[in-house]
This record gives sequence, structure tokens and C-alpha cells, in this order.
Amino acid sequence: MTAGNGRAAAPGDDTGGRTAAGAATGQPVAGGVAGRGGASDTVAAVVRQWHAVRPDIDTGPMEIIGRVNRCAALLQQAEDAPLRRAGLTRPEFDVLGTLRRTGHELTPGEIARETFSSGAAVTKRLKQLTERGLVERRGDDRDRRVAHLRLTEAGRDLVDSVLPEQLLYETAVLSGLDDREQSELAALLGELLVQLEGRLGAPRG
Amino acid sequence: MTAGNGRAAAPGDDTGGRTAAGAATGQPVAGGVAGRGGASDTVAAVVRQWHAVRPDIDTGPMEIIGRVNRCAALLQQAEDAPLRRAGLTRPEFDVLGTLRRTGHELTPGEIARETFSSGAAVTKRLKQLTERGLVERRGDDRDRRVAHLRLTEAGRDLVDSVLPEQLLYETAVLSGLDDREQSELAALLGELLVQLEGRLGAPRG
DNA sequence: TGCAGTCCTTTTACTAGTAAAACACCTGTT
DNA sequence: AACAGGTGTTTTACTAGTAAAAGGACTGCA
Repeated sequence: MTAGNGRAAAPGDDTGGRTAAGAATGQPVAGGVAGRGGASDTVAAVVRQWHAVRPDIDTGPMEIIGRVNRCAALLQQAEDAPLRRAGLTRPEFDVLGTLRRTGHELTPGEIARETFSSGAAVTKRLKQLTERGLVERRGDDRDRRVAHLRLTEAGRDLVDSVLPEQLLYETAVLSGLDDREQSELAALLGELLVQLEGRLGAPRG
Repeated sequence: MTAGNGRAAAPGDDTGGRTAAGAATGQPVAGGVAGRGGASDTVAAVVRQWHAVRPDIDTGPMEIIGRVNRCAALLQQAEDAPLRRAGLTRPEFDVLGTLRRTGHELTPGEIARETFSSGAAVTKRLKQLTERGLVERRGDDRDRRVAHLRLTEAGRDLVDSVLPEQLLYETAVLSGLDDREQSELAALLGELLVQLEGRLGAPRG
């Protein structure tokens, strides 16, 4: 997903890829005492380290949150490839994707809410994208504070050519999981997301 | 999510919190035509929008990747709270946590690999943390290029007091899912992470 | 009409990250 | 001994985000 979604991170986790709870994902530890038959991931290695030095703490949350963060970090890094070819950062593509999928003009504020970005960040991205001829702006004739943004033909063509590439790439990235696992994972993440959005899904500047 | 951080992007996809493949999570759409009984999350809304304007594309990957990104973004925002109280950013806490859980001195390069950060970023964080008296550095006596870092007593105490708070907080955040769902989610994310680390888990810095 | 309060967007000042270059130093080879 | 090449870390120059304030404009009420 890139288009338009939500939010940011910046930065590595580590925004490059961050990990949860000081769970800073572990280094590429070789071998591994994985639970069942599966290979051990870096988060599992970190959890084992914590158990060794602090056997008293409950590392349960790390196994989900650490992995979510680490997956997001790796995916972002990976996804940069197709977008970068098109000369776009993910946040820029999110703006374009938001305009494309809604199918109508949006104000900067609406774009900020759609993409879970700050208004200031959207201002900067729109400046860039406008200069490159991918979006156009038009003032509201009732309320002169308000601007309306839409894709230019070039912008729309760019989204329409990049999006399928991006999805194809993502499909490949996920192909290690079979269909059942994918839909189960999607469902569980959806449930988690509903919880998180209810609890934390608030403001952005 | 929002915090400089991390930011990066969390983004929604968008950097605040980013999402994947143009799936930019949708805006807080009210109501919703959720599939089964569950409430609809923002990513589901985005997927519906894409279907409306581009019925031909396979939005499957967005349902996983978009949600992973959006969850990561929201979690980062949320997790900022306990850490911020301690005056730490997540990347800083990752450095401290890495030193704590390994239980021995580490070089800057090792810390960078453990936390999936660039060497330059680690240099900056160590400078901060050293100035605050949370970590100490010592030169290697064989190889004068190398530094060895360890937690001070204050640093260790800080980690040991913040970590349980953080985990408690995370436990609360995840409490919307029951135990079976949590362990299933952890297992599926672990599998995905193994795939991603095999495919993409490479260089940084 | 005038003005207080609020809203939408941009600007400002600053922070933290990155990539690439620079430094300093080690090692193996001749 | 000297040096080529490689490694560990820091520095430099730059980018993109944030928070907070500013700028400009609308609305409702006196």
C-alpha cells in the first residue's frame, strides 16, 4: 500500500526500521533455537536475549509489536525500489494515490487527513508535485483560504503506470506465505488496526 | 508515527505513518461496508476506493502491507508516550536496550547492525547518550579505530525502569486481541519476517 | 458594521536522519 | 620498512519531517 495511507515514520526505526519496546531487533543471528519448525527471525533472537538477562519480564508484546515494526521497516526499504524508479518517495506517491483513488479534487487539509501527515508536510509535498507538473491547484471561489488539488494528466498517468508495478512487486514480496496465511494475516492485522485506530487514531498536525 | 521519527512515516503511509503500495490508508470513513462482522479499518476503506476507480487491479497486497505500515505508524505514535516521559526517543531507547539485552560492551558498528540503523545515526545517538551520562565509551587497546560502549549505572537503571512500563503499555494496546489471536498473529508475522529478512534483509549504513 | 473566535494553509526554526567523503588506523604483501 | 587496500567511525552537506506561530479569511453575534 502505498498510496495514501497512513502514516509515517519516519525514519528508520528506527525509522529506518524501528523496533518496538526497546526490542531493537536483534542482529542477524545465525542458527537459532526457533520454537516449532520455522526459521528464527531477528525479533525472536532479541526476545531470547531479553529472557537471558531479564527472565522476569513478559516479552509477549515484543513478538507482535517488534515484528510489525521490523516488517514495516523492511517493506518500506524494499518498496522504495519501484517508486524510486519513478522518481517518487512513498509519501509523495501517497499524495498522488489519494487523489487518484478518491477521484475528485481534495484540499490540502483533506490530503493531510487521508495520508495521516501533518499539514506542513503536505504543503511541502504539494509544492514539489506541483512544480513537477503532477498536480494542479485551484483556489476555492467561496473561501479564499482553501485550495483544491487535482492530478494533471501526467500525474494520473504516472500513478496508473506505477501502481500496478508496485502491487506486482508487493505480491512477489508476500509470496512466501500461501493464500490462507495471507488472508489470515490480513484479517488479524485488520482487527489489530481497528483496535489501534479506536484507541490512538487521532490527531495530526 | 508522527514523531520525527520517526519519521519518518510512519506513516500512514504516509509518513506520518506510511502505508504501502499506494494504499494509503483511507480517511476515517464512518460507517462502512465491512466484510464479515468486524468493524472496517482505514485500510479497508482505501481498498474499497481503489476498487471503485480501478476495478481491474489486485489490491490483495495492500491488505497486508498497508495494514502493517499503518499499525507500525500508530504504534510508534503510541509508544512515544512512555518513552517520552523518560526523555528518550525510540531510536535512543533501542540503543540502550541493545546494550542492556546483550549484556556486554558493543562497538558503534555492532550497535548499528543490531538496531538496523546507519553508522552515522548511531554516532549521533551515542554522542547524545554519552553526554547525558547514560552510556560510557572506552577505546580498544589493540585497534585504536574501535570504541566500546557500555551502559552506565544510570543508563542501566533507566532501561530497567522504562522497559517494564513500556511492555505494560504495549500489553494494554494489544489487549483488544485475545490470546489465541495474539499468538497466531505473532506466528504469522514471524513467518513474514523470515521471508522479508531472507529477501531484503541487507545493508544499512 | 465591527470584531472575536475559529479555521485553513503556509512559514519559520529546528531536529534527526541519510549518503558520501574524510579520517584514522590496521593488515598483508612485497 | 613501506605501502595498497580495507575497515571502523566520524564529519559534512543536505533532506524531509515536526511543532508552533503567523497570515489571511470566514462566521456569527452584537
